[in-house]
Amino acid sequence: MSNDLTSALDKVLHLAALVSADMNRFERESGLTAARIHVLWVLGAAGPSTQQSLASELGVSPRNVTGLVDGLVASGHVSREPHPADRRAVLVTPTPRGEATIRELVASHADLAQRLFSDVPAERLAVFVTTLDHTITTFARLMEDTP
Amino acid sequence: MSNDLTSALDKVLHLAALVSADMNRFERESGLTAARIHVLWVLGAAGPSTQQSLASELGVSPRNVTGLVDGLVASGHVSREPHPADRRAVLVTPTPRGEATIRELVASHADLAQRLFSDVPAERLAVFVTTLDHTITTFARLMEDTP
DNA sequence: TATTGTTATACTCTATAACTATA
DNA sequence: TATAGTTATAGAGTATAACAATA
Repeated sequence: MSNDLTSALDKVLHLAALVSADMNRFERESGLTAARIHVLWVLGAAGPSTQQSLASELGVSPRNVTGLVDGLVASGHVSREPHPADRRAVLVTPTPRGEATIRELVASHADLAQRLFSDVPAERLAVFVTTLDHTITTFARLMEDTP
Repeated sequence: MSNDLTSALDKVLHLAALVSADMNRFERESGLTAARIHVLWVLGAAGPSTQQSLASELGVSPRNVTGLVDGLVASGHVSREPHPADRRAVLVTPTPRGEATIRELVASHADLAQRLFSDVPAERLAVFVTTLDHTITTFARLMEDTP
């Protein structure tokens, strides 16, 4: 039935919403907002970055990145360092405090995954991940057709 | 490995992000915003509702609902009807145009689910959904412990 | 001429607090 | 006294467009 398929999608979204709710806890504890945490997350993965590359990675306008970085500078999580090769650009760089927050973020994420999935049998988890991979690939194909 | 578990969680979030991207298409086509679409979605599920119940259902403040409903009234998707039994309250009610948008929303959601999951074998889909159910339940238990 | 980031402007979402009308 | 919704005020995220400095 088409209903089962809709239900599967609903549950994926439900779980994602719950994870988002868990992020709210992190927001309260850190005093950061979701958008700024996202910036730190990207910096953790990519290292010091220009604002242009952050805008591209986050999928927002460069103007928006200016504001997000302003906030993170004010809270002491990042600093704007001169780009060594391009005097127009800056390298948004985590401070020690920012590095600590990024570590907490990564640890919190891994801890959540552990709690959610550690008691799922390996075979079931394999099917679960395979299905997700398939679905994500299918989606990418759909998006190419309808840009 | 803990890495597999984190990867599973990442993929769930990745798929949810892709679905969100698909929602952006709906936003552009309808001229609505995510928050207002969410209001219509709730109205579609619950029928005409007071603003208080919308606030509760959406998890936002009553003041915020005033603004969202103002926008939907301006765009002709809902109207504020008098509550038959309580003169303080209004019943936010979809107009014909709002009803049409809700139908499109439901159809688009079902269509997406169809496209994503229709070629997943029934047994795999069953494991997938079972794992999601387990994880959602696990999460609910975690949230009770840490409110 | 193209790119990086900022200033200018505007809209939406969100919240709390105080207020009005009703229950 | 309590509840439904609005006005008042404020902050954050988002966007486009115009501009500066630099490439």
